[in-house]
Amino acid sequence: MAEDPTTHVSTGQFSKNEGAEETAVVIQLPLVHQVAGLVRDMIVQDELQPGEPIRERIISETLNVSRTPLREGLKILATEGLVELIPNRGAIVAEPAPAETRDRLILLSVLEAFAGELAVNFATNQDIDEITALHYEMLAAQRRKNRLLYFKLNQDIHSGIVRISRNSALIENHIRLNLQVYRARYRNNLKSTEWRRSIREHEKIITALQERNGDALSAILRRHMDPVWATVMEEAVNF
Amino acid sequence: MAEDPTTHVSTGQFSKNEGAEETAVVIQLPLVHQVAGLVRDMIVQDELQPGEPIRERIISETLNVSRTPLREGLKILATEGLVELIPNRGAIVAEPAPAETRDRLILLSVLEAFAGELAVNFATNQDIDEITALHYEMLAAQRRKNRLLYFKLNQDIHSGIVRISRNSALIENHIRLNLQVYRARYRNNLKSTEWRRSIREHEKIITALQERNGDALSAILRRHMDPVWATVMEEAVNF
DNA sequence: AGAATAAATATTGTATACAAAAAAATTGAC
DNA sequence: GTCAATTTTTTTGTATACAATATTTATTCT
Repeated sequence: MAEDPTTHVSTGQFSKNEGAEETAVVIQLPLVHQVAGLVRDMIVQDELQPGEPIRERIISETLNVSRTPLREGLKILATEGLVELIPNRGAIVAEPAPAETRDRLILLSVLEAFAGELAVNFATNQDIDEITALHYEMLAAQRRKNRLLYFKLNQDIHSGIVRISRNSALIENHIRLNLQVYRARYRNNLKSTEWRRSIREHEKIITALQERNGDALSAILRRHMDPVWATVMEEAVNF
Repeated sequence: MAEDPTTHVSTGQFSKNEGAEETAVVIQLPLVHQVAGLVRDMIVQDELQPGEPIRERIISETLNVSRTPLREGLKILATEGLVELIPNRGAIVAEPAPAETRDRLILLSVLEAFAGELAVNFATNQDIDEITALHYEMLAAQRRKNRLLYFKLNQDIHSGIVRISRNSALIENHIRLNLQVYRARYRNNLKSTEWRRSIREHEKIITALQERNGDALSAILRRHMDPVWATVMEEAVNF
């Protein structure tokens, strides 16, 4: 693969548009971050499974880049907690212990609860309308039994509330923690019982937001994730 | 410097002990992490100042390593928020806007407040004794007007309470956020008025911990950092 | 002299080469 | 046939080389 330079993602910063017209897209994002993003997606979407070693030569050739930017990207992913670096053995996809995932989910709840407190103060009417709209889209996805779409809209609602908090540090940390527990939340989403409970709580979340009731919103969000980590811990016992 | 290979930090994983006896120390930590740690210290200790570009050749030669591990280390520090990567212009020491520091300090308070809630449940008597001992050491440092020691013991107390929470995600995120606001907290520590207030609140913190009063401990910690970011924002107005 | 432009210099970004370590495969003994 | 030891191969870790970009200096024109 690496023999043919024309198949490279990007040798320099920009596509020189040599030859075909379809390669006209200007790539602004540094190669390291492109690579990190692609590998991050592979991990989150389970194309690379927990515990699986990330062989540098293979991945770098798949992405048509050299090992250098890949290795730099793996350092980013390791700091994000998605990858684990083992000395002289390279990187493996992180395989957090159930207790680790539980701790992260609990912390995530604390962050979202705090975001809820702030959100009721800072939300514009438009903000609330947008969250409400996402809620209805989510209900639609539920009726159509579209679990993936439901899951993504669910995430959008939570991320949306955090964004309304206007606290940049909170937003950043929420994103990272959310990536770390993405798999656990997705797996939980597959349970129908959980699905119904989730809907009910979301109705309360929307109501609290619309009424700008910070205490109520915070309280619901603080406990909203409990069943998720309860499931994680249950599954852990079975092995 | 780089011309003489014998002066390198470590070419491989281990010191081969070739020649002199004093180089017998086995270096276990991967070079990237050593480098990241050294640069992190430089930043936190203000040897590298905010906004200052990190010239790879200069720093790498200073540390007697090649640019490769340094660059990988900078990716780690960028993900930690201590360094900012600018495309085609390398890395500069992060220079967070005052509002960014404020947001981080607020979030740090939220984390510590939650840590307080957990701590009263999980703390052993030994844990509480250790925090209390640190408190007295801190009082001693205050009487001796040793601001640096005071500051470090203050940090140890807060980190100690977080560690008692036994929540690994909480502990990790607290460490990272704390690094990000380290300078702001240190600068604040130089103000005498703040010093006295801090002492008073710490007495309450210790009492609440000893009495295992989670609500009280949480409430104090939630507001303990407010004057720090108030100072940050005040100073920002003056420019 | 001062601004605009062009050449020179330095710095970062990426790829590759080499060294060290780990993993896999082969060989030999029992 | 299985286990152990040794060789081979593969993989990671680090350094260096080269390319692309940015910065500085020099030069020209007004």
